[in-house]
Amino acid sequence: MAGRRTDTRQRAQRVALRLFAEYGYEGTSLRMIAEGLNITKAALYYHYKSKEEILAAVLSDFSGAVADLIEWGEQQPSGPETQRELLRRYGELTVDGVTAAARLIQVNEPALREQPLAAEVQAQIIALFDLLAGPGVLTGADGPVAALRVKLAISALHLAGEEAESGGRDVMDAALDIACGLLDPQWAGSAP
Amino acid sequence: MAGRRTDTRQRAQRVALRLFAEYGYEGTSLRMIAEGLNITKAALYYHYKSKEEILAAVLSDFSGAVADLIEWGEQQPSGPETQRELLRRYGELTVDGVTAAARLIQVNEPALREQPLAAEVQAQIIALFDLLAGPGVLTGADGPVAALRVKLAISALHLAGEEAESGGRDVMDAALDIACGLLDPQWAGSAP
DNA sequence: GTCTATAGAGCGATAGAC
DNA sequence: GTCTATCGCTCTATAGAC
Repeated sequence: MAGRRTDTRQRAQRVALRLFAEYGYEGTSLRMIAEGLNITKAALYYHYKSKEEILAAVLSDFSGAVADLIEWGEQQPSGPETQRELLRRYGELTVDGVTAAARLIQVNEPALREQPLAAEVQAQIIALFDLLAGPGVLTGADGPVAALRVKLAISALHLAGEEAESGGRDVMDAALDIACGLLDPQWAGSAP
Repeated sequence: MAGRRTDTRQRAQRVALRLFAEYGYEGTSLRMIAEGLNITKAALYYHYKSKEEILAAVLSDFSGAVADLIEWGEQQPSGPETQRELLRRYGELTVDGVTAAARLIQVNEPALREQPLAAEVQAQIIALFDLLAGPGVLTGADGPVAALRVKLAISALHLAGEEAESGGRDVMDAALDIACGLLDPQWAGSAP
């Protein structure tokens, strides 16, 4: 890909991400994506061989970002500080515009069910969960409840990320506190 | 509607709800709904004048259930017990199969953006939020953060509801504890 | 209340010119 | 790298028989 003359692919991914997030995968047509790029939909087929490949490329971007995050996390000593920093960086991701991909995945959007790449992405999410709450959260004895806590922690960052895009960034800080609290084993769920 | 000979409408709503939840509104065709009822899609047009009207009917079911819940809540003394019972009953709703509609709404599914009924449903969700966390949560000074907490509390019940459908009902109890904790002003978000 | 048949539009995708 | 034109398909929705 080095030495390419145009940035159409890159722009297409940005446009597609935004549209997929707003209208869903099935609700987004190639015409809509093409119009956002001021080209025709036929031209899109020079860059991608199918609509599904566009989705795959978008997912791949997200996958890469999370993979980097996990790699960083694995090299840190495990502890509350690393946990918090992992969540903070993940939150930054969602603010930076990867929110949409994250939303696509977290909501378990139907389009992803048949997507080969989805398995890889899901594996990475699980790896992130393991990093956040110890290996085997999703399969352990109190797995369902532990998993619920991690999912909620991630949800907090996603919801705050959407909010933060239209103003107040301090919601993100509050969300980070809530997320850490949800993963804190000392706080069992009921009030002190 | 009293005295109707068949229950096709009722069955159609059940089938549509399940399909909308699994494949999304745009990803669900009338053919799919019709096949689930063992009739042809043309026959659906005897009961509904458009696909959107099917969605409206499904939303209306959900809306009615939440309206009943709110009416009950408003007649109770406000306090932690009522709050908890509100959340518990809402959780029961999502287990009973209204999950899908709830998911549709909470995820802000694109199909709902242009749906007239969506405004009404959204207003009811806001009313529920007010009941849960005091009037004006969504517009107050620390509105964004308070709103985030309520959204997460609801999310906990939705996520647990999906889990509970395939076995372990005690996840629901744990989710209820977490939801109450999230709405507890004493617990500010950070660990003790 | 359900059927067959079909209209009319939009979709994803391809062919081939420039 | 982008275009016009078009194919084949599925979709929502309607008309009219039973």
